[in-house]
Amino acid sequence: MTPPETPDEIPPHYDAAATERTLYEEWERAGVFHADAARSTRSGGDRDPFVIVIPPPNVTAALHVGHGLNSTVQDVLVRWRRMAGDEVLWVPGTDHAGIATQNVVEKLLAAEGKTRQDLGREAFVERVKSFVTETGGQILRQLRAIGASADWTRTAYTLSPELSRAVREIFVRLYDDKLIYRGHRVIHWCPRCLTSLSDEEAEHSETTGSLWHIAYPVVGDPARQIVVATTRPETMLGDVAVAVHPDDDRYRDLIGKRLLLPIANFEIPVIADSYVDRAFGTGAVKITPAHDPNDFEVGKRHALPMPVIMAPDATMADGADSAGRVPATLRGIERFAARRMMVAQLESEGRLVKVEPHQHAVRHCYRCDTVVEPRLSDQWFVKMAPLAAPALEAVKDGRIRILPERHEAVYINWLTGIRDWNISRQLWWGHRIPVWRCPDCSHEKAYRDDPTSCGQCGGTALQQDEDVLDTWFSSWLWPFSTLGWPDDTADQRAFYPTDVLVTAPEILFFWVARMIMAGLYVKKEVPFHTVYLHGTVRDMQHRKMSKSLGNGIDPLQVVDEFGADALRFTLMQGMGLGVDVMLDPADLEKSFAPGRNFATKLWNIGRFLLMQVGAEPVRAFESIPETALTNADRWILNRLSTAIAECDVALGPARTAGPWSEGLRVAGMRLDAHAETARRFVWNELADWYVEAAKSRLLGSGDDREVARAILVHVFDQGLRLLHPIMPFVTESLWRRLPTFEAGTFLARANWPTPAPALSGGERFDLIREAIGTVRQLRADYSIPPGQKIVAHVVSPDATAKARAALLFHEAALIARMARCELLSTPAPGGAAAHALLSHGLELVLPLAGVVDLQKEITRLGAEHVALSKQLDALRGRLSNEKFTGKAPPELVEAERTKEREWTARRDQMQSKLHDLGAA
RNA sequence: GGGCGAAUAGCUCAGCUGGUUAGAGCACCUGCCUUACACGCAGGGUGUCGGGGGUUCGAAUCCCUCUUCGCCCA
Repeated sequence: MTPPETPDEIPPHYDAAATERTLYEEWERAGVFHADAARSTRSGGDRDPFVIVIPPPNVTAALHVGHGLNSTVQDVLVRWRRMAGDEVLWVPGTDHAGIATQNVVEKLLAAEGKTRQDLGREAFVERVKSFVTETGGQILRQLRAIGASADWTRTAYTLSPELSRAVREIFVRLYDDKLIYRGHRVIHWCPRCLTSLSDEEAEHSETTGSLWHIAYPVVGDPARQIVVATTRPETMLGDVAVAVHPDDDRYRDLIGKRLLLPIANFEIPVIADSYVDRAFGTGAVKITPAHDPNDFEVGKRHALPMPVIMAPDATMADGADSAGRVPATLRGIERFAARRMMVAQLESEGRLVKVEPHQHAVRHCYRCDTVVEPRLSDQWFVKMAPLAAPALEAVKDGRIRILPERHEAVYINWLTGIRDWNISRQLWWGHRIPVWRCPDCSHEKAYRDDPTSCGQCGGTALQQDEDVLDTWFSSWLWPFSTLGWPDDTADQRAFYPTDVLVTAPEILFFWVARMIMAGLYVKKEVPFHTVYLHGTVRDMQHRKMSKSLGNGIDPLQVVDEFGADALRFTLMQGMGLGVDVMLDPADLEKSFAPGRNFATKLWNIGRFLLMQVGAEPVRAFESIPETALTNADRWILNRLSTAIAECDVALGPARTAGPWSEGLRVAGMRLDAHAETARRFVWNELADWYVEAAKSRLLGSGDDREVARAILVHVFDQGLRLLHPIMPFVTESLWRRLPTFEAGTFLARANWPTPAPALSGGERFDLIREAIGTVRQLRADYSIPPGQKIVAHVVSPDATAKARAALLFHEAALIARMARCELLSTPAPGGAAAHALLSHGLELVLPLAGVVDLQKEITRLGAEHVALSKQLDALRGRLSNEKFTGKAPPELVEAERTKEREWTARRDQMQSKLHDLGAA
């Protein structure tokens, strides 16, 4: 699709909407994002593989700006490596998200007045499936809108048949290795979702509650009682003891005595256990083994009964081992209502000693925010210690680095104290636990394929476990299950291990750490060498963006209004390593102006180029002899090389051979630095200086015009390449309009630039820039109207200065245009004039009769003189200090000496100037 | 309660292993429709680098301490 428009028909503002969709479709059609396993060096190919697996969003999710940030980071890396010549694979996909998705569908059912139980398990699962098929995966389509260059032919889903097989395979392996077991213990239970949760899924939040002090009378000694302090009085019906510290003198004589549990009127013993914190509350703790994990441990140590006193929905009810504990008046009452009733009863019975406000952390369900109820039950667990040890080692020895570095400490801390992982969920949506039990012989076993008869007794009445697996039990296989594991596939050989894992720090434990464990357990190799944890998008009050707060930003709306490139550039520019990105949801215009403005600027540079350079062929950059290059050419080419080198440092290295060395461990991944460097080059160097300098050359003819055209195209082309990973659409659409464009090629597949050796002479253009800047400043200082032409007399006090002055006259036309100032070699006439010193002793004198008055000029120069003198004095002080010259590195001292010479000459010059003007 | 981090311009942040006259974007002020661009151009820094102490020839940078925020874990 060569542009039919002529340059002056290109609109002055980049129209993102008109460009992006068709461009994306073209990329996809041409297979630009497709990875070829055979080309990976691991498969005998000629390209290093570079692989990222997407953190799979929930299948029901809609794109929010957090996904936008996360995906843009990945896309920048992936596009960069693709241009750098790697065989790049970005694996996209979604997560079935057990609890979350089941909740969504249950809500839909509720609107129809139904529950999942009404439908029954099979029908419910079918219902979820069809819901997911119809509405699911929209987020993957939305990712295309922001330019994500994933290989869609490899789209994965955690509940697909292929990935389900991977889940089953690892379950069986772990089961057979005795790393999965069934445990009877207190777990976190969500009474709304009606399922157990892992430790990580039960989130803490600080709450101000109450600490109730309740008196338990001593049986047979009406004068005595023990006061216990509790934050959860409703659980007292499940109390089986009161524990005190064995060395606590207050209670020592009561150990072994019995107490009367109020309300329930049960007798319970006083026991001694050093777990009790004497300083907390009254130093006496009620022990409720079935409803508190610590009490459960105490109960086990003392062989106490463990009565459950709540139904799964957290209404009060007799449960296991609790016959008769819950009075009829409380049965069926919700736990917090029951709490109020019980507190009232205790008060009326005189058992409530006091109530004090109490700050403590209450755990909530990470999916529905319901207060979690600790509950004794049978669950499946993964034994973590054997899996954690190698995962810990991998980070410690540098095979994996975590950025920002400080998160490594968090990771190590967590893995060091890791607890077993509860993987069973009492849900219907998910991978069903592949364990069957034979009712005839009680044989229990995990099967890779559904069994028809018991392997031990041949019975055929096998029953499968009712529970499903934690969603994260499928996610932790993601880096290799998406590549075909457990089969030995070409993809797996070509693309495992992957390279960088990009995600938010919140799921370091949920997901990242477990992937490392699974990768090492199954593949004996780390799943990636770099974990990049990015910040969170927040609003102007630094609040996380969320649906409930209504402070979210819809990335698709941003794409509509400003373009995907504007969204991406703005996000990347604000992406300091691990730093949160602040955006104002109330003012999208302001938030995304930087990206939008820059996209337009780029567009206009392109527009200018196309107008001036035209469509006629340009010389190949390589064919231009160095002698044909002007100072400006040399300068911009050097700036380009610097920019390329800086971008490379900002992004890379992409990988290392072996573990990360100390020096490289924190290197690269500075996406904000990459964005800023590329922006600075294109805008502040190319557009502000080189394009301006090239204008007059383009108006001319002959060889120099051709050189200018070629350099302009080359340099802009290179700039587009540097920016393409961040702003793929506008850069691609400009790139294909360049006269050097070859049909059928894509910027997305063009070579990443490499820096060239510095050309001599580039610094001569700096003198031109200095002269222009100086005149502009004088014009502003003296408020010379822009329309008014002025002249400057160039004064060269010595031979060096004369040589430099020649340079200025050589570029006199450029200076005249950019500074609106004509250069003259004649001595300045007498009278009021503005004076400026340039480097190398050069001097400009601007006779401005009627504008400059002598006194003002003296004041201005005087102020400059004072400032310079001050700095020079400090510098001289340093240089005359023997401690400095003796201890500081010699090259620094030498540099300071050079500076001293320059400053001294400058000050002397300024002084004589002031003297000439008649200053005291 | 334990651990980690941050504090630099009005706002959001760079400033790596100590050595430029402390920077960028946005905002702001002044002047400009200079034939690519007003989503732009030119000029302007508006700062006790959170407070105090220390190490050093030299501290925004290293150490101690205090204050204020934030995050993770129990």
